[in-house]
Amino acid sequence: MTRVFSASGDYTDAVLQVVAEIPAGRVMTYGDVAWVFGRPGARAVGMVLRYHGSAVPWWRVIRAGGHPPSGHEAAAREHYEAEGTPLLPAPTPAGYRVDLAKASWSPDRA
DNA sequence: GCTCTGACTATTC
DNA sequence: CGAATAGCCAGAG
Repeated sequence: MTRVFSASGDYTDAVLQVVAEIPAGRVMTYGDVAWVFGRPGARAVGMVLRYHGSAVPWWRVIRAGGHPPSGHEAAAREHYEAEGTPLLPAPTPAGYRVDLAKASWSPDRA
């Protein structure tokens, strides 16, 4: 594995690695990212992105219901529209939600 | 080395 | 459907 990410632990490296491998137009839920490297730490994944998200496409990592990270919904939407990520209208505060039925991605299918 | 916090998830009221 | 509660893991102080 190419440890191009300097992190405090292997967990951070794993998270950044998976997130960085997500192609444009595709998204993964925090649970899915954690599930990939066998560490069900959905919350920990978010923390890694909060501290090291500056180096990875954090907007491709969303919550289970297809909702973008709290406080970053507007910024995420700009990226989704720019990358052509399938979005769906939803009665959420952001007014939208990611179409997990089409945008759901897995490192196995690549 | 212990404690608090947090970009989460699932369940229940 | 929306708000509240509990459980979970890892990083920072």
